[in-house]
Amino acid sequence: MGKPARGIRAENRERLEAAILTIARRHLGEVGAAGLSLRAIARELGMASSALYRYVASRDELLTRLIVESFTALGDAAERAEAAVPRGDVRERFLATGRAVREWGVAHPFDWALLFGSPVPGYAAPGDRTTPAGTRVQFLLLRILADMAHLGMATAPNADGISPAARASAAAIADDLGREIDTADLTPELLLAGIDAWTLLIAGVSREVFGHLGEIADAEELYESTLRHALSLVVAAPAP
Amino acid sequence: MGKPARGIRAENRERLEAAILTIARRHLGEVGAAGLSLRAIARELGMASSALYRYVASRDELLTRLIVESFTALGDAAERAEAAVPRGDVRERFLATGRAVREWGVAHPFDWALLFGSPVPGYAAPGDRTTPAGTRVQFLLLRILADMAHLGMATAPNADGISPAARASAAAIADDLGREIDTADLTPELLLAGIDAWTLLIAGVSREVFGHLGEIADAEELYESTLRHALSLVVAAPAP
DNA sequence: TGTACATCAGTGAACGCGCGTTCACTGATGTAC
DNA sequence: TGTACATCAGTGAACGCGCGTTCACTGATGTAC
Repeated sequence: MGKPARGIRAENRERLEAAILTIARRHLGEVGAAGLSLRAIARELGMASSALYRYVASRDELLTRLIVESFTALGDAAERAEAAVPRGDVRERFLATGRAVREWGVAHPFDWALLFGSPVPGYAAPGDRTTPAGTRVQFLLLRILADMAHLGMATAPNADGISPAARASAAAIADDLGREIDTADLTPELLLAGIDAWTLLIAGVSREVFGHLGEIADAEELYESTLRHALSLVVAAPAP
Repeated sequence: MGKPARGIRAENRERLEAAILTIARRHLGEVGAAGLSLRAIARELGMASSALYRYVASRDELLTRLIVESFTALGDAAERAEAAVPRGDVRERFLATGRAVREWGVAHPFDWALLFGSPVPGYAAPGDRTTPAGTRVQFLLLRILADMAHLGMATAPNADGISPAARASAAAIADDLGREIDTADLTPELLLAGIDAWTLLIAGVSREVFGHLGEIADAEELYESTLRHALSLVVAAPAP
């Protein structure tokens, strides 16, 4: 009969670490990030609040873990959806990514608020821990954009009036984001349009998740329209 | 010699009501909406916390007042900027509105978070008090859009693939928002594009105000680019 | 103009609740010989 | 395999702090006659 591969303690620890994150995530949805409380989590686990400090260094560190976990889940979802589309169908790769982002956000509204909502007062996410996971979707979109450019499909609408400062910002962002990507085909104009496409996607989801939409509209269909508008910022309209 | 027109009490009350809102607004910036505390405000005023209840019904009511005041200030700023542009220059009216929105947001980051950030847990804004002030900028943009349409300038990019559900949502929103506006020229396509233009404006400001931008970019120039992208959603590119 | 009464502003104590974090400690699990 | 010691998990009390809201109350301002 198989003995427990690695002790009862290790098993318990794993179970508890997972339970803490699960409960924390639910509390997040009930009281928001600012109200997240270690004591409340301990209470629900039926243990003394001090015991939590065996698993979590502090309240802020727990928040950081939640953020990283959420960014990872979002990145996974987006990449999975995008990977399922044939490489050649670049428009559809963009749309699939956008749909995956919305689906994740709608399914995890409070995690969404944590990632894209107003900042938690008194808490500053440590960039070195959150940035790698936090930029995965942007990278994904950037790769799609590069492919579009390579195929000659991409056309940013307002190539005309781009100021030198905006151009410089685009270059800086490309430099910062694009180390691992072939950015040869990405003009500053296109990159700026890509940034706003991404901004519009995020906002389209936030608008729904944060309840700024009222109950009038069919949120999913509205987002489909938003997706197309975002796409129109970076790509020429397809032949009808 | 003029006697005080209306008693020392009325004067004090006015002063205090204003002071409470001023202090509350500052606290908002230090601890966020979720941390806003009547006791802290009373402490700063040097009075007993119970005394505040002579001026404010409850913490939530104070939040509501802050929201209405902020929406009003934003609406004022946007309308003032737009009114300064010659009626005929419809593009510039749009751009001026967008710039005013950003300027207000950057100058009042925490009020911005209150209006457009993630919702405050446990607090639901009473729509009957916040909606009238909260929709003024949308109305303004809608009037501009109607003028564009009237002049034949407006062209929504993806008239092609609009689903019946999206079309219905657009109609419902037009019905809801557009009672006081001549919506004759506003097609559903155009209205949907207008919604996303507005969404993009808000998000362009939030992106900066919430610090999602890093320190790489020139935020103002980036927003100029965003403004043009938003405009491109509703209007054909101008002749060069 | 002077007085009696009503209104209002502000007090301070209290109720009942919450939080993060530290610390000395017990008792169980794991490990080396 | 058995024992001695080290590690780890969890306890419970404590520190020092916060909050919203209610209530009976004093003393000042305003008003009617």
